[in-house]
Amino acid sequence: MNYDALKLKNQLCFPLYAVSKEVTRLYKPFLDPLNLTYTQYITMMVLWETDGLNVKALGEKLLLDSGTLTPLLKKLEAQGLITRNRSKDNERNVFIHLTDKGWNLRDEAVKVPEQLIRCLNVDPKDAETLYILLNKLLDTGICHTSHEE
Amino acid sequence: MNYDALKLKNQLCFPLYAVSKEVTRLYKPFLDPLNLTYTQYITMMVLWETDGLNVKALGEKLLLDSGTLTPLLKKLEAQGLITRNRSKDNERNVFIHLTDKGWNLRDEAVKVPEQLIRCLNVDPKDAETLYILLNKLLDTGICHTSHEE
DNA sequence: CACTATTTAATTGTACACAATTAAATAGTG
DNA sequence: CACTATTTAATTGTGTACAATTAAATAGTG
Repeated sequence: MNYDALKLKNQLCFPLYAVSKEVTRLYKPFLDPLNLTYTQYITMMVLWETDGLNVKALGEKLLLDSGTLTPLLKKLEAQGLITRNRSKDNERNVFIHLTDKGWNLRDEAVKVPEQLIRCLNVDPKDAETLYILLNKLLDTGICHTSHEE
Repeated sequence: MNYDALKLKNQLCFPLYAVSKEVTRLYKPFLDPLNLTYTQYITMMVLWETDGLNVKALGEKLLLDSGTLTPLLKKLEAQGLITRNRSKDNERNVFIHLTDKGWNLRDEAVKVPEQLIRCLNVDPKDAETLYILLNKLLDTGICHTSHEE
């Protein structure tokens, strides 16, 4: 039998997985001074853009579920960056709001993307192509249900 | 101040992170019958290609360290797919060898890549471009030390 | 209105992922 | 050879990820 399909070099998914991990690691020295992990950082990014989301809406934007978000949000709350309040209108919803400290952190965080780009040795044209292809995959390429026929 | 650099939509790294996670999730239904997680699967792939590596060499191919690999390899050993033997030549090295059961699993695993491609709705040309760009990043784009100047 | 179905967040359990440390073995050096 | 430095795997501790379940609240329906 021909096992070439199983060679690591022939996989698309392995470099995807590996690059993603390595890039996340690259963020660490820039995020450590902000006391944020990468996942906490992108969570704050969503809130800086749209404050006052509930856990479900946050999860839809980040593609994370409550099993990941609940403990993460508790840590951000413990740091005094956000508040978590169960809605009185509908007690199923927990709404997340930035505190003053959370808003202020934005001025530090705004430097991070450029710091990272400088660290990531990538041709701008390649970055643009990657951006387009990855978002195309996110929008239409990843079917959650095709195996359940 | 202009905070556009902090918008999730303007990030390259977020879709990278999100696509990687989603694709790993896509593998699950195809790997469950083999009793493998995604990380265990790519570890077996390396061994099917090059049996008898030590933990360090495995880690270099997979970009994983012993903190991840040691418990993972113990699970593969517990399943009877591999053996872990400390070398007598140099007792620092632990060499990993496939068992018969480990080799036999290859015939099941060989179906997985095609199953996944069918599930992943991606234009072959796009896949090719992604493959090239991601490997280019892996080879030259990710500097571990540039922030320590 | 009673009852079922759905929604939402939290919890539980398993499995990475990685930094930092540890411990043992080996290599290198004067 | 003695001693230090390096190498290798394992361990420890923290933080995701996610499937599956739970529990409470709310929506939908006859």
